[in-house]
Amino acid sequence: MCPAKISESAVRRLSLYLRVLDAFELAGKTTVSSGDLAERGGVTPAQVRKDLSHFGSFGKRGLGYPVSELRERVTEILGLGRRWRVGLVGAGKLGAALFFYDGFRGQGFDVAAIFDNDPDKIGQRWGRLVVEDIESMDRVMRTSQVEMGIIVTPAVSAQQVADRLIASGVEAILNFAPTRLQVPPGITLRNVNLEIELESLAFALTHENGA
Amino acid sequence: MCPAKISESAVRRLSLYLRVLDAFELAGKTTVSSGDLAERGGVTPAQVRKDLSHFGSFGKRGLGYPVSELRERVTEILGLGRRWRVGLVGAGKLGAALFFYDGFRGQGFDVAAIFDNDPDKIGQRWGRLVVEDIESMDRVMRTSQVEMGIIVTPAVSAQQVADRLIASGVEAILNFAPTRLQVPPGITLRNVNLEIELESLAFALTHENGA
DNA sequence: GTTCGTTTGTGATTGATTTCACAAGCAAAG
DNA sequence: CTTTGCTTGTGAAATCAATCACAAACGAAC
Ligand SMILES: NC(=O)c1ccc[n+]([C@@H]2O[C@H](COP(=O)([O-])OP(=O)(O)OC[C@H]3O[C@@H](n4cnc5c(N)ncnc54)[C@H](O)[C@@H]3O)[C@@H](O)[C@H]2O)c1
Ligand SMILES: NC(=O)c1ccc[n+]([C@@H]2O[C@H](COP(=O)([O-])OP(=O)(O)OC[C@H]3O[C@@H](n4cnc5c(N)ncnc54)[C@H](O)[C@@H]3O)[C@@H](O)[C@H]2O)c1
Repeated sequence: MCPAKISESAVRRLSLYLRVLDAFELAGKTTVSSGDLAERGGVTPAQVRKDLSHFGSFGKRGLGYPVSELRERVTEILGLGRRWRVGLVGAGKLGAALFFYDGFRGQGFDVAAIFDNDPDKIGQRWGRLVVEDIESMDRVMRTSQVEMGIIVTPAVSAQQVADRLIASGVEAILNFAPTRLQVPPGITLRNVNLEIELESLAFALTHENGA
Repeated sequence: MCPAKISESAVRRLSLYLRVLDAFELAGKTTVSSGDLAERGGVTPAQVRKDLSHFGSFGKRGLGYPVSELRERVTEILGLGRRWRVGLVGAGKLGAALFFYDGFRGQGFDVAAIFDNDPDKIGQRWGRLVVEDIESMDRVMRTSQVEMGIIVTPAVSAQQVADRLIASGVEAILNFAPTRLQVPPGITLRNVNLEIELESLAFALTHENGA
């Protein structure tokens, strides 16, 4: 009923369902079937039902799921019933794009601190924040109660940045540097590697048989 | 021996091995074992051998794989033995970060055109390129022979941008907009959804039992 | 040339995830 | 109150991916 062992891909699908539910709620629908969710989410109805059933029985047979209530439940399941404080390390091009992106705030994620090690960057005012010296991370992290870290430094610095984040109490890291980070057990790490995405497209184009 | 059906995750691991091979070659090693590759890639030796065996026998028993030759072979397999021309749609914050990032060029990907629909953006000079009107995509795409598209427009425009890209002959799309795109069979689509990444971190932090 | 230590390549096995298929449940209509 | 038409929730089955385990192959040593 509750959480035994949920696969990473099942969690990602929940995020997807949440977005579809938002759209349905906005459109004024009060109930959705697993078929509706599946169609808009690009999965099968059975998959939707199985994913949701891991966390409880939210639907009514013959009717479907109540949109508003299911949205609340999935929000809760994903841990989005609160706001999360994020620390951004690397005040470069990608760091700026992420910081000035509004979408995250809407989902409950607030960038609460920015760090860099370049004297030219340190002290710059970014919106309501000031770029901090990475040397003062420990102090800043504790006062701003940051819980997640995003790494957007060059690959060579990424491991030491990760170590610092962990030392400052961060337990979840999103890494954009194209390098494999080593983290102790208990720390959650996700990598976004755009080079791998492009290479996977190159592979697909190279090996397409039909089409 | 050659390609039957390679799983998406196996392809992504090949990209990983390639990076590890680069490092080994730089370090002057001439041969590597599956164990070496596995350690540096964060997978098991058996996985490495299985992944590679889908495409042929590149190693010598008792010895390992010749670094330089394996690197060439994997490069070839991934379709990276040539350069790829990429079209970027959306000259915004993320588009700029991607365009001015050097890493892609090093892997064989060249941004050959940038498009936007904002009159203020159209005509801007970005490096050696000029931001083009999306209305002239068809013409520009053909003259610059673009093969892949990257979508970094707001979500509401993403589907129509995808349709245009496909109409212009693009068969592979990397989409950063947080929306599920519909593409016909034969078109390869990869999504990068940073909100899902953050939400998956939130889920992990919320449901961590031990630690 | 035989032995020895090592490492590949791969069929068999285990494990995880997805799909199937259907009983159980609900609302609405008669 | 019973029938009808849908849709859920979920074990069982099927599919897909990862791991194991070992024979075959190779170089080096002697
Ligand atoms: N820009 C992109 O589109 C893009 C695409 C794919 C991957 N990436 C990866 O994302 C990362 C950042 O890319 P970018 O384009 O923003 O680079 P960038 O050079 O613009 O920014 C990097 C920033 O990190 C800072 N930095 C360096 N070492 C540091 C340290 N030890 N501690 C704190 N800050 C440090 C630098 O001062 C700089 O401000 C890189 O690893 C890159 O490979 C970027
Ligand atoms: N910036 C980020 O860090 C970030 C993070 C996650 C996701 N995203 C997603 O990436 C996309 C781009 O984000 P951004 O921050 O660069 O936004 P942005 O507003 O800075 O840039 C979007 C650009 O797209 C252009 N555009 C709009 N409609 C268009 C159309 N029909 N054809 C061509 N161009 C069009 C706009 O003129 C603008 O220049 C969005 O979908 C966003 O949700 C961005």
